[in-house]
Amino acid sequence: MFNEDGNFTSFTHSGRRIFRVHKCDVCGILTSLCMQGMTTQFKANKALKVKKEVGENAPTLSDDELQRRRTLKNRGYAASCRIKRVTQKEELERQKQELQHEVDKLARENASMRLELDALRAKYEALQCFARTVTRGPLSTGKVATTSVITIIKSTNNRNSSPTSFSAPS
Amino acid sequence: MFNEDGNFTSFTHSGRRIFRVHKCDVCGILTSLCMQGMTTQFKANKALKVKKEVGENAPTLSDDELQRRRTLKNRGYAASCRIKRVTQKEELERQKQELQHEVDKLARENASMRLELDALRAKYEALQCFARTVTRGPLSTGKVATTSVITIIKSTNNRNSSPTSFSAPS
DNA sequence: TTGATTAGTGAGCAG
DNA sequence: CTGCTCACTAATCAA
Repeated sequence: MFNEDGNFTSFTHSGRRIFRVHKCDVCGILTSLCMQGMTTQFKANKALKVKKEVGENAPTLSDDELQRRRTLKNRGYAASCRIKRVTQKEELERQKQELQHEVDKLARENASMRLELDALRAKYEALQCFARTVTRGPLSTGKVATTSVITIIKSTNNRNSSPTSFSAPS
Repeated sequence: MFNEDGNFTSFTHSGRRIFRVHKCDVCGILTSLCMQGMTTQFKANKALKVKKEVGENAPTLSDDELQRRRTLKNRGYAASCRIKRVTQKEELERQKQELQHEVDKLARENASMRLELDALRAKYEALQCFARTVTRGPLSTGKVATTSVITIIKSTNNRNSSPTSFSAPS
């Protein structure tokens, strides 16, 4: 279908309009109105061709022609503007989803680390308990050696010292 | 400034148009075109008034009047549509930022937990080392008691068993 | 029929 | 002057 300007074609697919092709009055070439989707190469070519034809043609154009040209360009600008809008919206949604995935991943990591931490804490406390019984029980030979080992442990563990630090048995 | 319809006013602030007020031909009341911002109460009132006046007035309206009414309504719909668009965009940006904050928070938690885990691991290994020396060294009285304590430790720690399980000394 | 959405249009701003 | 964006309109979709 062509409109009153006779240079626009609408393509439809299963009842929905997909895109439009424009046969430009200025440069004569067919272009999709989606200038956002053009390659930079194509944009440059088009600009070049416009400049050339302006140089060849009569320098004076009627006011009607100028107005028509402006209108046609505006039509393209409006289309670009709309495409930009939806593109930006899609980009926002993409970024949002990406962040959501990152949140999920971090949350999973977090949960598994918390489990690991709890397990290790339990393991540590049990071992601590065991160590206490062992050092309290026999206390026969190496009392001096025992205390020295405890000192080494404390230096490895400056931060986050638990309140239940086991002291050397009396 | 009034347009050709004579019932629109544009307010500007530092050169930018902020909003418009509409004196409705149908119901006669002034309304902001921003229907999204209206309270439900206000919307209902307006709808009511329209219905009432339609009932009071002559039932036949000229085609021009009908067309005009449709045009005015369309103007409002278009405004709502634009407002909805920017509102949705702002909402997307808000959600994006919220997710970003969540990512940051989780990442911080993650990092601190990783530190804690490493510290605890070191602490555990040192204690394990100590326990080994103690159990290997004296081994005088309670050999049976020692093994039984080790069994208890293992049952506390079913999952995530480290390869360096210390066995009872021979 | 009503409300929402789209493409095209002119006004007007910004660079 | 060019490109972009806004408000508006008619056409059309959808419920």
